[in-house]
Amino acid sequence: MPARVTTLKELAAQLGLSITTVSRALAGHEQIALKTRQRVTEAARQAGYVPNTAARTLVSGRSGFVGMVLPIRGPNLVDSFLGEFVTGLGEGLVSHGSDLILAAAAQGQSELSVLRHVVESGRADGVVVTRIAEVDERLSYLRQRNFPFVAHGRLLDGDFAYHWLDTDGAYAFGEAFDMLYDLGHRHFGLVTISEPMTFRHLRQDGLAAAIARRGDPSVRLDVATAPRFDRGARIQAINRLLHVAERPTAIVALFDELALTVMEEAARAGLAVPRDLSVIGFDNIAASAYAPPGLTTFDASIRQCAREIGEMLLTVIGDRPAAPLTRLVRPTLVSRASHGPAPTGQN
Amino acid sequence: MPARVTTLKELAAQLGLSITTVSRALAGHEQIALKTRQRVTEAARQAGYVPNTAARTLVSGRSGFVGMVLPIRGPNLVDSFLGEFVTGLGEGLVSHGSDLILAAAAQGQSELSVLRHVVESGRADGVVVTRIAEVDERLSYLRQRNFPFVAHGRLLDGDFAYHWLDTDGAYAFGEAFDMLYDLGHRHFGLVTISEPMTFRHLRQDGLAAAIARRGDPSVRLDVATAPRFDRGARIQAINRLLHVAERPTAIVALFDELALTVMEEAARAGLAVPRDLSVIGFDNIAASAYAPPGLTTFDASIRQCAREIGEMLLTVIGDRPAAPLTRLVRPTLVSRASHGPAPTGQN
DNA sequence: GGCATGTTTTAAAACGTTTGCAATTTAGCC
DNA sequence: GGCTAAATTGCAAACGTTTTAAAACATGCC
Repeated sequence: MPARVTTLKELAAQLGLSITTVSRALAGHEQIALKTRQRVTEAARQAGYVPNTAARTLVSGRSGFVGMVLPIRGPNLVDSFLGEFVTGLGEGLVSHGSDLILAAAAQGQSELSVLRHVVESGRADGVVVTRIAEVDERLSYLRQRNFPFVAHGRLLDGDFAYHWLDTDGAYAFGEAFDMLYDLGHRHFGLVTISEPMTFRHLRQDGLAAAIARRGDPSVRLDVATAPRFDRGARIQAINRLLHVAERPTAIVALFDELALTVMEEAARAGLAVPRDLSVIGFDNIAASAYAPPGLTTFDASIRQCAREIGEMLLTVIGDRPAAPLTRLVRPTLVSRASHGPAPTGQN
Repeated sequence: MPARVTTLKELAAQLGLSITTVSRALAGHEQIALKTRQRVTEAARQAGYVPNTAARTLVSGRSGFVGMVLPIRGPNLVDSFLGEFVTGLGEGLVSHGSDLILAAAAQGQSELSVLRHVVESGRADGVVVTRIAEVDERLSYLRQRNFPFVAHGRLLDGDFAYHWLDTDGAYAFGEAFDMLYDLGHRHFGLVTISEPMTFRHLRQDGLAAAIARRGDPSVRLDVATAPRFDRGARIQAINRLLHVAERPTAIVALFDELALTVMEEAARAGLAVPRDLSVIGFDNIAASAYAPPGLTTFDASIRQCAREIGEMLLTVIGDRPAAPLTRLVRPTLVSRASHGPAPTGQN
């Protein structure tokens, strides 16, 4: 069995002091004589004393943990920036000495029930919720419990206030449109998903708004919708966009995975990117840099965002701010080689 | 503040029973009358009772958590399969109701000190250690503490027994050699790293062993070593391999990131892959499928391995097996288009 | 030396759970 | 009905910490 860990009682006995005094001395309370504090601190250092988390949590009601439910998708599919996200979150939490709890859902178990368990077992002082759905029962639950959380993403209707950080997808898609419009494109395609996630609306609305702002009636937008995780259906939807008499000259994809598929299908159809077709994605996943000719996309700096989310959550846990903390982060354009001037002539 | 959570005391009061009885009933002890057990279970369900983790940990000495120190690298660099790894780990743990704790190291804090803290604060019942270094103080520490852990990777010298799971890099690199040899290659390059990680030796030794097995004195191997995270130095090292009078016809890279750089540099040097140069990597990161012409590599099925590591660790925590649990996983070849017959003629 | 005042230390309760042991209730039997 | 044995339930301690309230000690002053 593991070597015994030093406890406050042992330390106190060794020093000939009471547990109370040792506890206070380590906490740096002024009321303990300076000499005693130093003596205790030194002894604790030497004994390698580390306070027991469970005991501390029990009495203080604070665990020092932040929870998150692991997004488990298909058997072979993993959220492409989960690694970046947890890294950033960890970085954001460590400054205040908090750690991250990752809870997975068992087969057939709902993400909500895992969340409930994390919250109600007192494992965490707050949670992070990602990938916000149009109707998101996790948020309703957390609100009803009045439990501290920060969402990565937003609900569409502002029917209740909460703390969130989101990437400004609307802005990015507007930018994409403006850039492509200025390059002469008038016929656009949008590849989106059928899953009820809020970000698809935010991005699509951003695109629509940019089109409206321009006020050019000759602009046309075709939308293809595919289920998110069905590669076959995705390819079909994309080809429905590509193989029509009047094909868009520029396709904006909801995120990079879709954009990469668009480029693959374009290549298969004998279309050269960007000569015949411009493609723009969103997320800047690692593969986008390598997929020829290099996907133009938007970087959402997930790691940095996750770090901020961690810091926000610690503020929420500590201060319980009345007004919602919100933060909209502008993604930055990563201009590679998949976009260019609209083709002229016979198209 | 958060809505109050139901406690055992409340439940007991509500049922007119003692805390002891309620606790036992929920634990399913036979000594409690069946009727009582059912009554208690139903009441608990209705009240949404979830036992407090801290209290349970305190008395039982088991936290139900497994710890891991977040590998934080450069400011922009994240372990490329961290997401897969934690997902797999979560899947492996959830079957026994354990969760994962991810602890980050603060700026300038050593990974070892974070590990110590995780262990000594009683946060976790066991830990996972990844990326084993040639001299790894984390393993020495854990052994000395006799704390349950499973390593992803191996030490080179078997000076002490411990539980590990490793990908059989030696096997993969032997396979790569055999395949390339059979395609006519005789002059090989190996791109490796200068960081003292054990896996570089295991893989390189696997390659050397395969060469020795073949017993062909005409086989030649050039080795280029680069620091892992310095892109400039990496490129230089690779070019030292490419720009010599007698250039290797096949390059094996320690892992995909290096292989992708090799392909980029080859392209820049006007070499066609695989016509002029065959390249083989290891890891099968996402970008490898997209980088033209498609990198031939080995898939280590990280997620599955991590799941097994999670299961192993739970066994270790529960049973404290005397004999070390070890598992060597064969990576599978992912044959894409970056390797081919050795060029003939003027080379 | 006694008293007020300020400084330093400690006893004890509390957090929510599990568990060894004892107490109570019930059932079985003569 | 009383006794024993079995079944069922409860008391109280323990886990390691923080914190309230109070005790002990030192100091300064008359």
